Amino acid sequence: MSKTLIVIAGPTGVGKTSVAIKLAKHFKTEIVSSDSRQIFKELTIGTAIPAKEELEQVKHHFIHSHSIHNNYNASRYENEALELLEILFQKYNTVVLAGGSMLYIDAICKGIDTMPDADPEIRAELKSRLETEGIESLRTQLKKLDPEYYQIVDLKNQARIIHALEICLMTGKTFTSFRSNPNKKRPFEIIKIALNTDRAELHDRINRRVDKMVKDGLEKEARNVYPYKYLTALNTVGYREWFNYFDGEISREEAIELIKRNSRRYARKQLTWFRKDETVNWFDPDQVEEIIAFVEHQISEK
RNA sequence: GGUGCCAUAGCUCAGUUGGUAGAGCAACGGACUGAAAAUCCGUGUGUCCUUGGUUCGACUCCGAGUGGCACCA
Repeated sequence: MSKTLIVIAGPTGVGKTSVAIKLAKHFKTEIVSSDSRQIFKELTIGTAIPAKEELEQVKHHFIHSHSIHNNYNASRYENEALELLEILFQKYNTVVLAGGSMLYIDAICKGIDTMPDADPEIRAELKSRLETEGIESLRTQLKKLDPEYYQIVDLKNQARIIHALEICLMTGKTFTSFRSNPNKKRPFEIIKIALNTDRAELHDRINRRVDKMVKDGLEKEARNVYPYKYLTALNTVGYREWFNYFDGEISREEAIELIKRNSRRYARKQLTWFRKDETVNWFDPDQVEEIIAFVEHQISEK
């Protein structure tokens, strides 16, 4: 019998956790998280990790498994999660992958190219050059080091330019030479489910969830990691707004409003990404029975 | 009950000496392979309250109505 990975994707706050748990219980299996922030043990309230009771019902992986103090990225996740899936599939015919980090889901389902991790020193140097010399200087260097990528890169997107440059500088090769646009074959079938509900309802859920986070002590949680605010892992909705408040730049009320707004925008961005994926099957978060029936039908056809 | 002021985008408000309108915020669409809850790009979405009148033409001027606010009773 072939192995099947059931992916539960969708915008933040739509209700992925609950659906994933019901599916995992139905298929008597475990859940692998594909959430790039729930992975950090220092973050609990602001990342809306599953509740204690939920975690007790079904075994979860990649929740609180890493630290914000160690750099993490989609490639590491690809390697670690695939390794884990290999083990889980020895035990189960289906495994549930649940989470909203678009690139992490793609890393599992399609794979991303192999290239070295960015050297923190080189990145820091490029960033400071961006400050002092401006983006044009970085563009000019990229044009010289990798003219092919220069043609296609978004020249206004500093993150992309910096990343391409750091790979060029570290390896002495072009960034393009690492880009093969892989569609890696996986030793399991993939069924992708994405959850969505009407926009007003989604916004309402997000707003209410943020209010609950604040009530549950999000401010204190943010205060605890405030000393490390420069870490990439903390450049995150629900934390950086508090840091701005702690720095005296905005009021507490503004911080909370901004967390809501930025969460809404993040949800929209996720929807844009998932919409583009033609392999996605859309459901309402209430349609658990339908999802189970759909998945079973898909499995039986394979 | 009387008088005055107001009514324009989802919200707060500009504006048009009469030629069907624009800011901020919110919202919406898109890009994306080691920062991805990141990073970047794009888009006004409108019965200018309703209804008569004047006018070649009314969102703008005039009358009436409706709703809101203020003051006087």
